[in-house]
Amino acid sequence: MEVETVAPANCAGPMCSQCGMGSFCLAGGLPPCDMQRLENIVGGRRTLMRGEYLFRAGDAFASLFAVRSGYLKTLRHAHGACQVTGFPMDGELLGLDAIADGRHDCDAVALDTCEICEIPFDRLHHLLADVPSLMDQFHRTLSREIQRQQASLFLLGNARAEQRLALFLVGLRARYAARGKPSINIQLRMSREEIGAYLGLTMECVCRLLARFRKAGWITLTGRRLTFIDGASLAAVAEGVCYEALG
Amino acid sequence: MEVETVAPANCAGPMCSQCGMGSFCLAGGLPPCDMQRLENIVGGRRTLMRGEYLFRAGDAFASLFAVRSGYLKTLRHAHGACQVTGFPMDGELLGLDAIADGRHDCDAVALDTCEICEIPFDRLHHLLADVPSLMDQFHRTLSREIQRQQASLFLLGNARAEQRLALFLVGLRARYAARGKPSINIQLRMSREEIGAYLGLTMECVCRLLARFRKAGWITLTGRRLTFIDGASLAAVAEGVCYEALG
DNA sequence: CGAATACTTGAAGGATCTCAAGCCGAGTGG
DNA sequence: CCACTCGGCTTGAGATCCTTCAAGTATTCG
Repeated sequence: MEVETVAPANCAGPMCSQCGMGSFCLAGGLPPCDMQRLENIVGGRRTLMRGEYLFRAGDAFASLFAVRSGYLKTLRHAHGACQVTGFPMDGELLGLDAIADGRHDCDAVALDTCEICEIPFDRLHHLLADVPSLMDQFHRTLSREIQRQQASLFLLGNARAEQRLALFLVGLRARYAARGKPSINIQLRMSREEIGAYLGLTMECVCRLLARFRKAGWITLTGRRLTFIDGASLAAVAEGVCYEALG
Repeated sequence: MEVETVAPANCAGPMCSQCGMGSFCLAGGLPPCDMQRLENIVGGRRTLMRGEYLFRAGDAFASLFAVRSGYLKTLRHAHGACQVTGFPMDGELLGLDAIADGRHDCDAVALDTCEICEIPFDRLHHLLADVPSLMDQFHRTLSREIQRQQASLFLLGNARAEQRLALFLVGLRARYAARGKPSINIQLRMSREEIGAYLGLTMECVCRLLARFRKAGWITLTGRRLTFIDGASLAAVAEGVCYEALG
């Protein structure tokens, strides 16, 4: 296990500039000249197979990781339980929580085959002082991560189970759409149990609610193949309108 | 309302260097020369009275704010509900979530008289590129904020009510202790309702649990005067040991 | 002192969890 | 090709935790 395949090589030229992740990743909004400088420091590309760890809580922190393709989950363990903190996908940056004290404090696991760009933090760090546009983008990324987690806090603190699940589905769809992927029909990469661990619910509860959404005719779901039928009703539940109110 | 008292003036000399918040605030770990440069850009000091807003969700973002003294709460509204996301105190930085899109997305309200240092972000931003030690500290601060919220995510997603409250109390005590304040005996600044809104519980539930902790002889609490008697038992519950197991 | 607000406690109900059993689909070996 | 197995998924029934609603007490503030 823990195979570490470095991609065809660090073929400096066609990387960030051709990645297409632009607006999501660190490269977002950079003028070409700055983009070039970022490309120069990006380390090897790594391929992870389903189930492999990108890093584990406690590992020394040396690099940030950008997801180029594929799907992962991040987990936090404590007191015998485990909280899924996110399902990173294309263009998202992992490891931001490790900057503070030089150790990762969550696990990152591939849910599927992933291509990951490694960004050595010491190099990035030097570059930030030189490239204002990159520093801006880096700060926006950190700030956005804080926002994202505040939204999750709200979800776990205030929403009932059906609202949590609706928010999850609506959010997932939005993330696919924002990347220009087909978003009506989605292949879920995570198990019901992982969804539950993300939403603070049991697997059984997730199942029952999915069944409910299915019976209401809002989605179809066979195995992990999800199709959105009535996005409006789902969005209404996500906004807090009670299920019964929609018939 | 919204009185904005600028302190005696921006008496450049004795600010960050004499603040005592050093290790918590942005000034933490800076060599004296860099500290001086930070001091130069820190804007006025502002005094907030209990109930006043430092900023509200939707306000344009121009400055970060450092708490010099006093206690606040930060709130996030959505879908008719409200989630307390934190209770900032001395040395903590507010507004980090607003960097991404130039607007605050939570409210910050004083729970008590507060002294706040305003740090204009554009100035800070320029300084970061010049002062590596400051940039480091800034990134650590952002990263730590992410960590803090991940801990809250865990709490809301996995802990039972009694564990949540125990974690809250233990954490509060630790924050006082870390600042060298007396931590056995604490004057709470927040209502039971606010504690509930932070922990994802109702006020009634918080009351009942506090009564339980009191009856178990772990704390005393009259009004908002809290005293820790048996920190070990409380810590055990915070770690997930069930209440009954402790007698 | 009176009013308003914060807090406390009880009882009943509901949402979610736990435990348990059965189902389905994918992969395997005969 | 079929039977088998295994993990993931589904559904049911009962228990539990927490909420809701309600009443009452303490505290603060004018």
